[in-house]
Amino acid sequence: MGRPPATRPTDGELAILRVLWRRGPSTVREVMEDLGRERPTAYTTALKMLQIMADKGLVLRDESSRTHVYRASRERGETQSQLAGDLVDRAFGGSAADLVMRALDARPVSADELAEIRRLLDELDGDGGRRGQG
Amino acid sequence: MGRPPATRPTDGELAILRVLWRRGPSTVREVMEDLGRERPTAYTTALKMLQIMADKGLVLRDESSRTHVYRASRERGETQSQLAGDLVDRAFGGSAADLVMRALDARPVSADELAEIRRLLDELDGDGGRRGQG
DNA sequence: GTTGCTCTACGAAAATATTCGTTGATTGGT
DNA sequence: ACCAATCAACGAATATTTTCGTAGAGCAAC
Repeated sequence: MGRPPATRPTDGELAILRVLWRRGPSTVREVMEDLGRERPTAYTTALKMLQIMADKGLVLRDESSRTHVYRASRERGETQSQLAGDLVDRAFGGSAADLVMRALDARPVSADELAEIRRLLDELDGDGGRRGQG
Repeated sequence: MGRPPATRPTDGELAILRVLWRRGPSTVREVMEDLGRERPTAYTTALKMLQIMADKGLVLRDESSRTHVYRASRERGETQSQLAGDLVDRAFGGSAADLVMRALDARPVSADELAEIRRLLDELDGDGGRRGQG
């Protein structure tokens, strides 16, 4: 089955989600080979993790052919928002602005990206704080 | 002793760091009572975690009086930057800008905070991407 | 149909994180 | 001196996450 994913993905699960986000729907072997670039991983390790993730509802499994095909159950952006919000709560006292500023501080951001962030800030201003596709 | 903290704090460790960040240097009992607001915690649980954290170098221990006093070994902002950068790597393909935009999307940000973020963006622009207190 | 390859399922070992009971030392009150 | 309260240390139980070996089914080539 697949409950709604209540908890945040573990490190290992996130590593697999990264692969699925990059590759799209993939077989166990494909995931395993991709993971192997970072850290050699046994086939059954990748399989087991994908099975667990399917149980948790993090991925969906297409069993229509003998070789099953897995894909992330939620949009990348949705999971990213969850992780960002979660970190805001756990490490930034609930202040998203503090996380934003630390992130800008921690990693280089190109001029183009800065401009894109400004556009988003403008939207949020005009919104008066509303969010979504309004 | 205390090695340089190579790994990111676990959830439990982060919960304790939150307490130390809020309270400043604290005894085991103080930490335990504060943790208890979220989840009842045995005294020895808090003690053990603080001992482990001291071994890892996440906290420093003042043993000058019988009742030891613990404090975070790194500035809050330093740990926050580490966590933000780490999440950028693990979930945002290295793009800090993507994390920023997801964070803004995930949690409400006041107009004052938006203004503050703009000021930081301006600094980064003028900098041509440099960071630090230059 | 037999061989060899690939696949899923399953169980369990290994690694890591969390929890707490027990012990013995120290201290303050009487 | 004695008692009760408090403390750090330690070891171990539990829980969680990660890893992989083994077994048996499906399938293609011969």
